[in-house]
Amino acid sequence: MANYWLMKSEPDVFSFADLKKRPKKTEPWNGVRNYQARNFMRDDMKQGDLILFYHSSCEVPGVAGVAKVASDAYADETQFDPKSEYFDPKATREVPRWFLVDVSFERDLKRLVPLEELKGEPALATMRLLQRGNRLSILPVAKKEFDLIVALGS
DNA sequence: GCCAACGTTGGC
DNA sequence: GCCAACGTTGGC
Repeated sequence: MANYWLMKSEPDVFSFADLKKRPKKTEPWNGVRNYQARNFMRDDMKQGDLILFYHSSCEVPGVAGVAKVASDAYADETQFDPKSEYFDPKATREVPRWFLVDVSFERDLKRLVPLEELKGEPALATMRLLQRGNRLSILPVAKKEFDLIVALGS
């Protein structure tokens, strides 16, 4: 049973276009330092799960494209690197604290689907992304929600 | 740049 | 184990 996800990224840091430009169109989703988001990657994601790639903290926040889970979960290397902004002194190689999956390009949308537009869709009113106070950078998405958003952008 | 929401930290 | 202080997220 495939799952569907939404993953947020600041396009100034790493955009959907950046993912597509990667040689293998794949990127390790490093830097997640929130336990709930980590647990989704470590425990619930399966290779092939589809992802709404969401642009946050930018001029027009919204869903920029479709990606997919391209690996099983493994330890995030940046937690071991003292020079990384994501370094975690409490993590060890024996007992890593942070995990990630690889994310790869799946397909383009014809246009970005803005947050503003998602808010106007009655069928999406219960989406976790749209609940007040939501800050999680990785969220599960219902298949119905996923299909509707992709249809809006297609 | 502001601020609401909320997760994390650390003193007790 | 409580909870105040603090830091971060992310829309506006």
